[in-house]
Amino acid sequence: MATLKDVAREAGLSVGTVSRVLNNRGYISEETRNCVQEAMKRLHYEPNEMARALSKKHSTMIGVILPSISHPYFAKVLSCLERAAHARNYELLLFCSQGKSAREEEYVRVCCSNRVAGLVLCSGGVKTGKLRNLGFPVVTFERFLNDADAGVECDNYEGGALAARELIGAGCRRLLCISGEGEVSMPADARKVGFLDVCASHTDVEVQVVLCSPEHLEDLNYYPELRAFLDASPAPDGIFAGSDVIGLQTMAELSRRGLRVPQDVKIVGYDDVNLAQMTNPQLTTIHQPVREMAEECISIIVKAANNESYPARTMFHVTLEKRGTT
Amino acid sequence: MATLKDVAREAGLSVGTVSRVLNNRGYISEETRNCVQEAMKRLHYEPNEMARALSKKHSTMIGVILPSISHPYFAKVLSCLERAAHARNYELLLFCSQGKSAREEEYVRVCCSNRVAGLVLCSGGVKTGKLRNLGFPVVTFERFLNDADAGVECDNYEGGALAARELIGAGCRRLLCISGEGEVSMPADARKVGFLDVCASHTDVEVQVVLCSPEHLEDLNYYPELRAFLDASPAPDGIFAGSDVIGLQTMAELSRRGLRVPQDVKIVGYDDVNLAQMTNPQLTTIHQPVREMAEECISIIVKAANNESYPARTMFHVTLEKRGTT
DNA sequence: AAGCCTGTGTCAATCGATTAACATGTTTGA
DNA sequence: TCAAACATGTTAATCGATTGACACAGGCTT
Repeated sequence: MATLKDVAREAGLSVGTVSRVLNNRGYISEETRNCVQEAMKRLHYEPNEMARALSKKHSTMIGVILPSISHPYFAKVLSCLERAAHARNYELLLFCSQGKSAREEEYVRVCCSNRVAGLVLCSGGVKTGKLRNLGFPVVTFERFLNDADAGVECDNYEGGALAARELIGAGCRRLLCISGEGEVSMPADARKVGFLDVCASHTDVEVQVVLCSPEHLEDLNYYPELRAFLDASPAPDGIFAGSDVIGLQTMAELSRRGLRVPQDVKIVGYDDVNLAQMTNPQLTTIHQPVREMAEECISIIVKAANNESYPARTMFHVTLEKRGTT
Repeated sequence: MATLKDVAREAGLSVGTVSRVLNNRGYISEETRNCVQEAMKRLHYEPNEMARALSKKHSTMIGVILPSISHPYFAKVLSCLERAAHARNYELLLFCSQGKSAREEEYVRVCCSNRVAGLVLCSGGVKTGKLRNLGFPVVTFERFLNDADAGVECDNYEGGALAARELIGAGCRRLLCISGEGEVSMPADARKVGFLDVCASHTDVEVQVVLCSPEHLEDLNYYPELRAFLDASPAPDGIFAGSDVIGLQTMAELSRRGLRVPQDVKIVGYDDVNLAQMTNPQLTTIHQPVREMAEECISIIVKAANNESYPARTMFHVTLEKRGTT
């Protein structure tokens, strides 16, 4: 592997000058710039980012901690983060906590060791006090922690409310809200509360709530809770699912029981992930502007790296994507 | 941030000794080891991995290049890679090529710059010659490149054959094979060939083939090709889909056209991702041992880092997961 | 008593960049 | 024409570890 020194020798220049070209500092003539760049090509020079990171006290990597990767929602989040990061020449260092706070804390330490430029935290339960003075900004995605440096969220309360209005507006009166218990910790809560608040304002509407184990973020199997509920209670005529995954499984289970969607039961999902469009009927769902949220996260970290100020809390709107299940 | 030197001072020892503890080299007494570890705790010391990587000529990061992240198959692959890597104390540096070879090559260079311990390449078209002498091993996932140092695959030919036997055995005679064109470049091809070979051995079986644009790996929308085919031809009675995503969309589209699965048309998917179980009926599919394959990839890179020898080519079996669509 | 093993220290080089201080020219333009 | 501005070089310190050479002391063998 060629080094800066090799390039300097090859180009007949000093390391100082070559470094100037590399970092766009000070005065350089076009001629010299070209000369250096050609020397780099000839030697197949690739700057050693480790050495660079050591000098400047941080790398160009951004840590990302997710509770799960194969869950379609987080896969979408990750995909958007990747795109946003690479557009600004940052790389992603990926961690999956499986929702375990011990793992989260370990990964925060690993990020520390790697002197990341920042950390996007999509996972729930890092203990208070563990996120301060890390030497890089921590941005939470879809949640807010006092302990973090910034939070990027969307209006989950409004999402729940939209879902309730949609179902009630379509004539549903016996509603079910089924979601992961603390699925994404706080956000799911807000969804539920928004949903229930709107329901409460309609005196002729009944609501039941089913909370599913957070473990299902990993195994993605909500059928047990779903079946238990449907076995024990008369079928609702409107269901708000806390995620599209839950929504799809609900559709499948209703179909097995001979219930038709949307004629007998209407469903609203949450997240608007790609599988919401892979069934017949397609799933009506609450859309989060995940791409914009991801870009905001990365943007915040880049701003922090440049010593610019950034918003401590950003909230995006959600919208209802009406499809075939309502 | 505390440094090694700080720890040494705090513990009243020399940097040499502290480094010995950190790297388990030479002679250290239990007493000293504890003393050092306590000093580290007191100072909240986190070793600077950048400095370490600079000294030892490589980091503990493993690069991963995928064509897409939100595609459920690659999300699953990534999830397994993450787990396997962290089990061995490696981190994942993530890149998404979107199937563009220019991006792939750029990301290979970035991996170079970051002196990764190895690279897992799940994406298709790096030009010959670009993968040699990088200073770290390149392992291809689900494909074989002469240029790479190792390949981990599964028997896609057999997968296609299994699908054909399943459909034909269930009585289907007018078959359709619909898959991404070079969906994952070579692998999809082998699937198709395996499928067609078995079909060809049955004189009473007709087969048609629809190839979809590789762009759909990103947008996951195979409906246009699907509709075009179903509009133009009489419906087949058995369909082999090159991925579960295609399989699900096929089911949805058939359902829209009033065709019943599995009564009128039977379907076999590929990949066995979680969404294969989120519909009614659940999708019969070809299962790849993705977890084992991912572990093998990581294992190869770890072996290479320890100067142990490793297999140049590993192939796993696939199995048919019979569910409700056949 | 000689030699080995254990445990620690000192010192200095090295990994491959960045960066500041300072020197030395050559252009320019007001 | 004289001071800026431009262009490059030299030198050396620094980032935070790793590592090898070498020294020195006790404690154990044999």
